[in-house]
Amino acid sequence: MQISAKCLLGDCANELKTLDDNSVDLIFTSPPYADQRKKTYGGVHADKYVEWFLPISQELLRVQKTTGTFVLNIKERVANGERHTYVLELIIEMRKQGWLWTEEFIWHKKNCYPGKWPNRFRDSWERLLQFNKNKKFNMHQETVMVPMGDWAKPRLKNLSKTDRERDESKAESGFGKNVSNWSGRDMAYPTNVIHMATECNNKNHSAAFPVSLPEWFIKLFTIEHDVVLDPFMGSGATLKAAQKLKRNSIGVEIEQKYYDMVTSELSHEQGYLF
Amino acid sequence: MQISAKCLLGDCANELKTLDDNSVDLIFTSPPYADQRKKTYGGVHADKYVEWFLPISQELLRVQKTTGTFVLNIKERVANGERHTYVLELIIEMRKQGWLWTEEFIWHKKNCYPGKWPNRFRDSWERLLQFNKNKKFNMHQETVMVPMGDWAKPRLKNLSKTDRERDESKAESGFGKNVSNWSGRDMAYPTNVIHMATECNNKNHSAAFPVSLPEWFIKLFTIEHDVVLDPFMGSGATLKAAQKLKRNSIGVEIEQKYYDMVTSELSHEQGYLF
DNA sequence: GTTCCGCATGAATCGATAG
DNA sequence: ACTATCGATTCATGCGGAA
Repeated sequence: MQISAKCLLGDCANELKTLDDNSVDLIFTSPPYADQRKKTYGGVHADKYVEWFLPISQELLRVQKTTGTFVLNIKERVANGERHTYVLELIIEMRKQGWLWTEEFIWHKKNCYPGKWPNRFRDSWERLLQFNKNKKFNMHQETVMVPMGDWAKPRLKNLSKTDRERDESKAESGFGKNVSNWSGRDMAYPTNVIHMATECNNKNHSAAFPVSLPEWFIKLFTIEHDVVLDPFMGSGATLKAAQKLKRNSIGVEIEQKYYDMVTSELSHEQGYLF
Repeated sequence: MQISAKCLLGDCANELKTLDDNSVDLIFTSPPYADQRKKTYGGVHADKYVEWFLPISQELLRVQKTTGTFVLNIKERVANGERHTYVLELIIEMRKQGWLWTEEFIWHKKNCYPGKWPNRFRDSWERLLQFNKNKKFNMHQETVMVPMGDWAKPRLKNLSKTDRERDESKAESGFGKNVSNWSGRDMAYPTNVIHMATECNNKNHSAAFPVSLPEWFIKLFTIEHDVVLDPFMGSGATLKAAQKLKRNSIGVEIEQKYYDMVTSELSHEQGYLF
């Protein structure tokens, strides 16, 4: 069966309305952070952030299946020497919409932004908020198991590319072939802290997060041919991960530049573009 | 000069009233977790947690110096399949009291509790919420510096000419670098993610956190002879860390058992007990 | 091929200065 | 007084070219 990757150009507050009720298995997105990225996106003021996001999360609630999951990558900025509270308020307001706040994962960024300030250290983590519509949802924990030694190692070094490939093949072979050989000794379930470096080397298209981040959640919360949605597509990391893992995907992007870039990149791949 | 360690037996909501205004440099504590079940040890119902804590944080605001810091170690429980929102609400309410929410550190517990659930992974992190009374507060960043990563050695061995002068970033991030500033340096400032294992060598008592955790914050936010307060003393990790680092300390504990244990342990040390 | 090494880059934040 | 702009600060990564 063919896998499709559909890109929509426009404001997701409008574009999401064209999607059917209960049609999406996983929403993975990283909305523009308040007042950050002003040059690329509109830049939403921190004090207006919740107000701006709630109509969007309302639509997301509608399009997501009851067995589905919504993973929101977000981090509050500092304003007047304090962490702003809009993310906390957003969680509270989304629960009033009907979302269940199932879990908060931590993305630990080992290569975080440098800098020195008199009153704080560098910020090396972001929130990955997991929301669901129902206490029962699809979760495939075996797909993201990690080699035992990996998390047991005292040194939490990010794996190089070759290391990562080795680990992935190890994991895949473990479940493709003879599960009894592994018997839970060499592999362990991960925790809710995810260690990943940001990819900051790409000149044309710098993504907010590495492809391996959506990949992890797509493996965890969907199976092949499921539908993955990213309402703030950006450079398309979520769609690329979905396509690689044979999931159907939908992305919404407001900037023509990013839309063109992602559609041309994906068209070189196997998928259909609409 | 002698260092004192003072223990108070009783409910901190009352005992804190005996302390002077603006007398404490650092408050480090881990209050009892909320519990769904009634009448277990110190159990406070999750839905009543904020209401229960606010009078205490009000007193803490009074006793803390304006240059001081309050570090609150806390993590919300899971209730009905969801993360409860009392910690989020607590932050919002404490700001209304006058606290500034300066930062949220993550304590990554490397050897977290084992276990497996159908809908979530092991919880391996806790919040360390930093509150202040003022935008200006004491912070001694040099005391907690960490070794630079392995990348530094090859990287800084020979510097190119762009390394020797300020090199403006192209991406309009406003970030320029002068790599030569780093040469001859083997220590870097840490981030806001703290990796520490929990102590599992509990003899009589299981501590909520390892001694090295308060130690880190005591070094960071106080100097010798400053005053450290833990209103939920428990097994006394904060006081032990303070004494080791030659800070005066005050602990409040409601349970006779813990009070006796800590006072007898500390009496073997250098400090005076009142 | 393999290892080594140079180098651009990134959801940042503060204090001072200017409008 | 309040907001906008600007300069200063400083890690870790993966790519690509060199050894």
